[in-house]
Amino acid sequence: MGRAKLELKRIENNTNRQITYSKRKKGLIKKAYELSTLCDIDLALLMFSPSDRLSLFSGQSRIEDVFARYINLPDQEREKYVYISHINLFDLTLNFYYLLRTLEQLKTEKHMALQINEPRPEAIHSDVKELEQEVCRLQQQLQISEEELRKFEPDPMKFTSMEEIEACETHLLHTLKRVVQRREHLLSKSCEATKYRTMNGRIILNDVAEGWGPAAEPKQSHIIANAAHDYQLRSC
Amino acid sequence: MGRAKLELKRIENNTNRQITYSKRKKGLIKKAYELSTLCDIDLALLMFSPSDRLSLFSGQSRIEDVFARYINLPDQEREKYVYISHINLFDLTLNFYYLLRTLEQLKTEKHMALQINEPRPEAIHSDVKELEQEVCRLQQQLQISEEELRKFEPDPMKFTSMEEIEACETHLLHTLKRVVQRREHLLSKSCEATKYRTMNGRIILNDVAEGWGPAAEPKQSHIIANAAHDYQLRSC
DNA sequence: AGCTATTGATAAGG
DNA sequence: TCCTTATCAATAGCT
Repeated sequence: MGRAKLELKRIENNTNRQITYSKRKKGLIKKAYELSTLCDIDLALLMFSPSDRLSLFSGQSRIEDVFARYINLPDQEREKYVYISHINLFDLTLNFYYLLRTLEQLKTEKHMALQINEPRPEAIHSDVKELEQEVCRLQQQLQISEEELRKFEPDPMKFTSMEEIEACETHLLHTLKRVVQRREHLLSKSCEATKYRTMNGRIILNDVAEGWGPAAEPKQSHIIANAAHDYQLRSC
Repeated sequence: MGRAKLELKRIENNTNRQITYSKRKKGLIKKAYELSTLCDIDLALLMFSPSDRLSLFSGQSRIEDVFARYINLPDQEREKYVYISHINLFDLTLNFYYLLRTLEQLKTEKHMALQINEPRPEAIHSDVKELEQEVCRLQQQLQISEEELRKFEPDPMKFTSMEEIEACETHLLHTLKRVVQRREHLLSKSCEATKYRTMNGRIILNDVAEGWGPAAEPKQSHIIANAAHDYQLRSC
């Protein structure tokens, strides 16, 4: 939306990123509010701005309750639905090791193949060529991959559908179960922090955002979002 | 949006509510993903469907913590790491899986070649032909899978000599090792960063509890990480 | 699940 | 920051 299509990557210009954040944060909160209202669901949304300020929205239930609900899910249930973004440090590290081992192995095999070929130069000449071809191809593939890895293409998210990405995510998730444990550990910590705050009896409310949405809702909608102001004025 | 304006209240019809939930949930997750990616922010989104199923999205995560630690570094240094830590986790992961598959396949080819070569030197000639055919076939398969997996990638490089290939292999290994080290570095930093944030978070939360209004928003250092990966989302 | 008519969101520019 | 507007995106109602 907008005058021009925006590339799906980090906006490098600080000002533009901040502006986009403000706008989209407002839009996202609005959408979240609408979804929670229309469909009568528990919803929690947390955002940390580029300048490290927190914005959060929760519909129907308080955000603490949504978290609690999440935390109280059986572990298996949670694992089933939760996809986390930070799994990939582990993921990538493990895979890099795997890749390195594989490469070393192939190197060894290549040398073995060449040694075998030496004693019988003529008969195996074509075979050598064959093996060399293989090696060439292998190296070519590796080179290509290296290019990809080094390149850090400005347009890495060329995927056109969420489904594609989700499928890959699923694949990743199945591969690394350790990470899930780590994640849960971190999440439980997060929950503790939330509880702590709640116990202080102070819900953090932005005076502007407080009036966001139906103020008379039996269940509360808490928003901390500076940008919600103008939207509210225009739409309500 | 849509044929008609929808009233902002709970949709009473169960079917419509479920449909709307599915559609809007997808849209909301997409928006959340875009926001976290474009603005390089940490973001979490939790939803419980009308049928109590959980959907969760989190963009940028632990990696943000890592990034936060680099905020104190000189800008140039920081940019370097930032660039590495976001955007491309997904890209890297995808490529790794592809690469792994390719490697396994080539490894198998090589073993086949060796087994064929060792037993009967005299029969090698015909075997080699078979092998070459097999290799061609596999190569085609590789290219096909490559196309499927990496539609977004540039054309492969071509080699003309073994020396080039050897150099590339060395280079590749070097690069990979370097990346692994980087990953590990980030990983360890991430752990530290998590601890750091936990402490910092408590202090900040206290401050918030004491205060009121926008100025009391928790100030945390979160930045992003990759989208790709992080573009984690889960739909039920 | 698809398909449009509509409304909504928003990137640029002031 | 706030407003306007040209454009692109999301989606409500149907099939």
